[in-house]
Order: sequence, then C-alpha cells, then structure tokens
Amino acid sequence: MTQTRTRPDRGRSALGPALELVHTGRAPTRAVLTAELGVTRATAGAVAAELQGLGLITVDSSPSTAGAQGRPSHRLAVDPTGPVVLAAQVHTDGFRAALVGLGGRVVATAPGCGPVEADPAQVLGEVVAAGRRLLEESGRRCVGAGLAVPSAVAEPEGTALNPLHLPWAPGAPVREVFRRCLADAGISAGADDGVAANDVNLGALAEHRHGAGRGARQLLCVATGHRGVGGALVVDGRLHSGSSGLALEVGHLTVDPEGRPCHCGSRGCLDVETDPLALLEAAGRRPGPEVSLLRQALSLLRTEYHADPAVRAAAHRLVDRLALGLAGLVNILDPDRIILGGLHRELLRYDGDRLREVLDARSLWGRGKTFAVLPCSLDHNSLVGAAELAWQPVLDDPLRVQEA
Amino acid sequence: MTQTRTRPDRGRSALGPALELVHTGRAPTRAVLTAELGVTRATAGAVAAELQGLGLITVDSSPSTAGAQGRPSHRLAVDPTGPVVLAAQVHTDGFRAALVGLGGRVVATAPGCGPVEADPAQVLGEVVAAGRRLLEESGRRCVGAGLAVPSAVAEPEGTALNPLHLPWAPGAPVREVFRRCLADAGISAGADDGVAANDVNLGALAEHRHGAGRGARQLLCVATGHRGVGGALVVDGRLHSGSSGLALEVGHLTVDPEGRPCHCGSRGCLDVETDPLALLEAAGRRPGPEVSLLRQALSLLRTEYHADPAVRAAAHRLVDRLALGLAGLVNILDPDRIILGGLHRELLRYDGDRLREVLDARSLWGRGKTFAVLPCSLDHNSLVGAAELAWQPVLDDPLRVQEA
DNA sequence: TTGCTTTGTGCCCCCGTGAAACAAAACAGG
DNA sequence: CCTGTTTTGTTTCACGGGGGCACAAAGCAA
Repeated sequence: MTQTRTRPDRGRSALGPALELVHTGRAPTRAVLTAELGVTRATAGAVAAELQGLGLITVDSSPSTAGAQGRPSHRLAVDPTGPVVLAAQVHTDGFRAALVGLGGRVVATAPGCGPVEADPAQVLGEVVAAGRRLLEESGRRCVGAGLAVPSAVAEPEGTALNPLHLPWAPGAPVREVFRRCLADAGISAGADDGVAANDVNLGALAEHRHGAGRGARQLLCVATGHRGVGGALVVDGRLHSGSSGLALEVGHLTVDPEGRPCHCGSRGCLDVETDPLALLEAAGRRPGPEVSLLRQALSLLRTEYHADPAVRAAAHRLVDRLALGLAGLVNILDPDRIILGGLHRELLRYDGDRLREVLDARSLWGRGKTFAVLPCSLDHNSLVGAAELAWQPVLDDPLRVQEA
Repeated sequence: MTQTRTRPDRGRSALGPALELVHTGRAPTRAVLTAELGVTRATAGAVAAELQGLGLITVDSSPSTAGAQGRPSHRLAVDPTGPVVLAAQVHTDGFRAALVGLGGRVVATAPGCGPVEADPAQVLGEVVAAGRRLLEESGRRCVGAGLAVPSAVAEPEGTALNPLHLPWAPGAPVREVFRRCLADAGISAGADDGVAANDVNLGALAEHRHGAGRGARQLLCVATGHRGVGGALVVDGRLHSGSSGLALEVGHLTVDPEGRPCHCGSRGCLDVETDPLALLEAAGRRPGPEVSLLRQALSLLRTEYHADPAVRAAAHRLVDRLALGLAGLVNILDPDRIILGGLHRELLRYDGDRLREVLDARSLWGRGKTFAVLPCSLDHNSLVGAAELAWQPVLDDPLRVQEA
C-alpha cells in the first residue's frame, strides 16, 4: 500500500523565521538576515527573493549610505503594499476596526461607538462591517482576522469567560460568532479563519513584537482599562496562555487583606484595589456617569496630582498595592521586563520611583537585580496584537498567502 | 571568501524527537514511532536503525505476541547497556549519587550521609567521587552529569541563591564547583558539561517525563521537603525557569494574612504555613532534633491522623492553606495537572477531598473544570530530573554520543 | 590605480525525506 | 493447508532545501 504523511509539507523551512525577522524589524538588511538565520548568504538570498515574490517584503538594492566598509547590503522591509489582516477590538464604549499590515503597521482604522448589546452578534457584525468597508476602500487583500475582547477567552472553545463590563453572558462563543460574521461579510474563506483573545494578552504580544517589550525573553504585562485588571506573559515571543487560555488572570491576587470586598468573595483583590474606580474613591471623588471611569481617573491625575494631596495619597495607595501584586507575580514568573498599561501606565509615570522601590523590596530576589518596568508604548496595542495573532499562520508558513 | 555557517549541522533532524519518544515510552514499537513522528515508515526505519547503531535503543524483531492483525511491529526500547549520566543530589542530611540511563532507569545508586559543610566543594567532591566509583564498578560510559540542590539556581550564573537549610552561603557557585569536581575526577571532558538546578524543578521534570505528569501540557508541581516550599512548572515538556531561573519560587505566597511571621518580613507565607514544622506545631508537638522534620511530620500523620483529633485539625489547617496557595497559582498559571510532593503528597493522601474542594472553590474558573491533583509517583524524582537535564543535549542531538 | 573588505550570486553536491512498489509476517476463513 | 487480507518492514528512486565554494560586485583606504 502507498503511504501518505499526516503532516503537510512546510515548504522552505527558513521562510517563516526570515519573515518574522523582517516583521519585527530585526533583519533590516540581507546580511543581518543571513547572520540571524544562521544560514549561508546563498540561502538567505533565495529566501529573501521568495518572500519578495510572495509580495510580503521589499528588497531594496539602492545604496544605503552605510558608511561602513565593504559592499553595502540590500535593505529589507515589509512591503507597504502587501496584504493586510483585519483587526477588531470590542470595549466598553463600542468597537474599533483596523487593517494592519506586516510590521504592526496600522493601515486604516475606523472607530465605532455606541452601547454594546447583549448579543455578541450585534457588535461583532458592526465591527466586521466596518472592517469590510475599510477593505473595500483600500483595495488591499485580507489574509486573516483577529479580535480582541475585554475578557478571558477559553481555549479551545473560544468563549468569553468573564466579560464583566460588557452585557455579554459569560461563556459567549465570541470566536464562533466572529467567524460567522466574517463569513457573512465574505471576508474569510476557511472555517478556522478568525481568532479571538483577551485584549491585555494581545496588547502584551504587540508590545513584545513592536513596542516596549522588544527583545524581552519573559515579558510580563499588567494593565487596567475601565474595571478590573488584566495580565499577560510573553515567553520567547509566544503568549503564555496556560492550558485553557486562562493564565495570568491576575485580578484576584490579594494585595490588601483588609481591603475592599470583591465580587469573587475575597477582599483586597488587585482588581478592586488598583482600577480607576479605586483611584477615584480613594481620592474621595464620586465617579460621574458621563465618561468612562478610566478617563475620569486619568484626568484626575493630570489636573490634580500635583495640586491636591488627597489625590497624591490616593495614587500612592494604588501604587503600593499594585507593586505588591507585581512582586507576587515576579516571584512566580521571574520576568525580565514589566510593562504597564492603562491607568497603571499613568501611575508609573507619576509615581514610578515609589512603585519600583516597593517592588524591589517585596520581590524576593530583586535585590541585586535591576528591574525594567516600562510604560506601554503602542497606540491601540490590543488592536495590533489582534493583528499579530491573525498574522501568525503566515509568519509560520509564508506560503499560505498564495494559497487563497 | 568561503563561507562557514555559525550553527553546526544537526544531522538527521528526526533523530532527536525519535529518541525522546522512545525515552519517554511513547514509542513502544516502530509503527507507533512512525505515526508519532509523522514521517514515512522508511524514514522511521532509518532513524530507528541509526539510534540502534549509536547504542541508544534496541530494536527487537522477535514476535511480540501482539494478537492484533497484520505483521507485528518491531519493539523499541531504551538500550539497557547503553551510556548513562551521572545524577547527583544534595540535601539536608547528605547526598546521593546515581547512574541513570535513558528512560529514567536508575542503574546504580549510592547514598551518602553526614553533615554538609559550608564549602560546596566538600559535599560536591564527595558526591562526584561516589559517582566515579559507581561508574568504575559498572563500566558504563558517562555522557553527562546533573546536580539537584535544595535552592533556587540562578541562570546563567549557576549559583545557589537561597540554600536555606544548607550551610552554604547564598550565591554559592554550585555549577562551577560541580564542574570542577567532575573535571578533577576525570569524568567530564567539555567545560560546559555538568548542569545544576533546583531539586523541585527537577522533580517536576522527572514526573512529567516518566511519572504522574506524563502527557500534561502545563504541569504544576508543589512540594515541601524539610523546610520551605518549592514549586515548578513544566510547559510543553520543558521547565519554565523564568528569565533567570527563579520562577515558581512560591514559598512566599500569602495564604494566611494573620499567620505566622516569615523571615521574608511578611506573615502567613506558604513556606511557614504548610511545611513539616508547621504541621508539628499546629498539632501541638514539639519537634525533636533526632530525625528530620519531614520524617517526624510523616510519622505523626501515619500514626495519629486517625486517632488524634488535634492532628486531624492540624492537617486540615495545612490543607486549607495549601489549597489557597494552589488556587492563587492556578489563577496565574492555568495548569492542567498538579502534582504534590513531600509532605504535601501525604496531605493529599489523607485529606485529598478537602484539598480539592477548597481549591475548586477558590480557583476562579475551576468551577466547571475537573482538576487533576495527583501525588508524585517516582522515587528520587529530583535525582531522575537531574539526569533528565543531563540527558537533554543527547535528546536534542543524539549524534553527540559518538563525538566523545 | 591597487588593494582590502563585505556582500550578492551561480553552480554543484550532500543528504534527509517522501512516494511507490514490493516483501514479510501475522490472522481469518474456507 | 491454502489463500486472501491486513499491517509492517524494506528497497529504490527522486525531489528539494541548504551547505560549500568560487567568483563577481560594490564600497572604503591608501
């Protein structure tokens, strides 16, 4: 009997790593690509030519004003006219759609506001429709789609487990709904085209590839948007999602045993001690309903941190608790870099020294070790991260772009 | 100019995965190996023949009494006469040396007792000497060496950071000393031959490869020996060591805000709330100096758990706190299996239902999810784990065994 | 101009692996 | 006992990714 393999051929095996190097900006020239891949110049040349032929990168042989000795190397870059992926994000106040090319370049973006309804199909239908308009306007080819949601997403089911500040029911099958919307809009062909994940996780992935997390081997991200706190870990360039996608749900670390009660049944959780509402209440402000809690907290810091001692004390309180939570995570995960987002990013800006001091004192082995704690650096990093996830199949095997 | 690669040739690339499959018992026959590797029978045959030629595995074509239809497949097994690695373990009461073949088979072992001195060269010299005697007696070839120590080992320095119940100074360069002892004994050739790591981490690795952790995608291990608590995470078959080898130092998770003070400055840490001393004191026993605290705690459970309500209450107390700590880890790491070692293993045996109940209630998303919490299953799992680490280069590239 | 250095390219070969046809070793049923 | 079926091992051929090498190209330095 004849014998067929179960796994498909992967084509030129250096193709994926090469594209990833150009994608993340680590291979600006063909010579660097040769060194990074650890192959000969001949192979690197063939690989670069093939990626160029696929329309993914450009190989520019114009003089690069190198200034160095020897023959100047050809410059490599992401093809700005190449295919894009559709990135979508759902948040408390609405949604946002974008087209994102390789290299994390946001080609076009379209915000949408308005209340999110209980049925995920409503907002996902709207955001996919917005994405379709962007695609039609741009005339670009779409090779994937990714969705960021403010909830843990269970794998392999693709369900939103705790969409606490959306009216969705826990367990909503967001990935399936997203895929159906894509298929209805005529965007995707394959049934497994369209991925969904937690927004903080995706933001961490984006920061690692294109932002402040570049080069980190173990990147820990913690961020708070409107309510609750999210965490993410990127290990060796890949999201650490745990066995079912629920890793780094850090909101219920205890950071104050006598703190405020939390809906989880415990008290003093990171969730309720360091989110925007916590800042407003610690400063003695009554939150208004007009704008989001995050905006209220940010403007409070901006306008009154230096003027009002009560606001400063409130920030100190949050920073102390945040640092305690981070210290616990550091002792468990041992990251080499920490990135803070949302309100936590601003707390770092205003009160960074205090945060680093407490963190250093409470992390067991952080004494001799210098810790990099940085603010996140990308606009819409969740959106870019959703695009990263959508690009991943192409990064793994660039030949897929020609299959459709 | 001629061009040489920076990375060496890796030879037949399916060789490493194939050896790992036989090593972990997942490829009992050549037919299974073919399926697991996802290659053709021709390739699997060539690979098996090559591994046999290297003296690493045996290919037995004798009838296997299969009972199934079709031509019986050749049985694959680790070659019991093949090379070994030297595994060493240092603990509070002394040391242990062993020769370990592929498949985690302990070929020979030699315990050594006596107080450990302040200079790591003393006990490491003794354990290496014991290993050398075992090697001479057995006449086997040694292709690597691994060391397990009761302390976090920082990478890439290879220093013991917190050897709390050894008289070593924190920061002792155990890996360097180990390598020097190996070189002095004429065992190792290469300068980077000889690895060292934390004993609980190594135990977890061993359990994943050969014990109760087989097949787990995200394996969390927690264990307590004499004093303090250690943790480890194995992700996709590899130890998650963090950026500097300090991940999973879980001893200072807070599990009782009003608990006993800990030397770290906090109170109610997992370390001081769930170790053997905590059990003895919770049961109102005064620990004696004659045998190790672990033995005293184990015998207390064995002899009086069913007889003395105070002992039962003490066990309950420890189990509650252990479950709280595990729940925190579950929310951060999202493992699919948990293995407990040392005293915690016995607590699981005596009080497993209570532990699972508390763990389920406190782990946020554990409600619908059935959690596997198992006792560790290997004797000397730290020793076997040290051997695993030493075998790793050969598992990555089996051709190395012929280079020496 | 003549080196020197670094990079790109063409050519040849190695070798790992798939594809296919065939052989071998069991069982099942007459 | 013989034959068909099933599963596995073996042989042969061919493809293709990538190394090795020689040479050409493109800059700087003297």
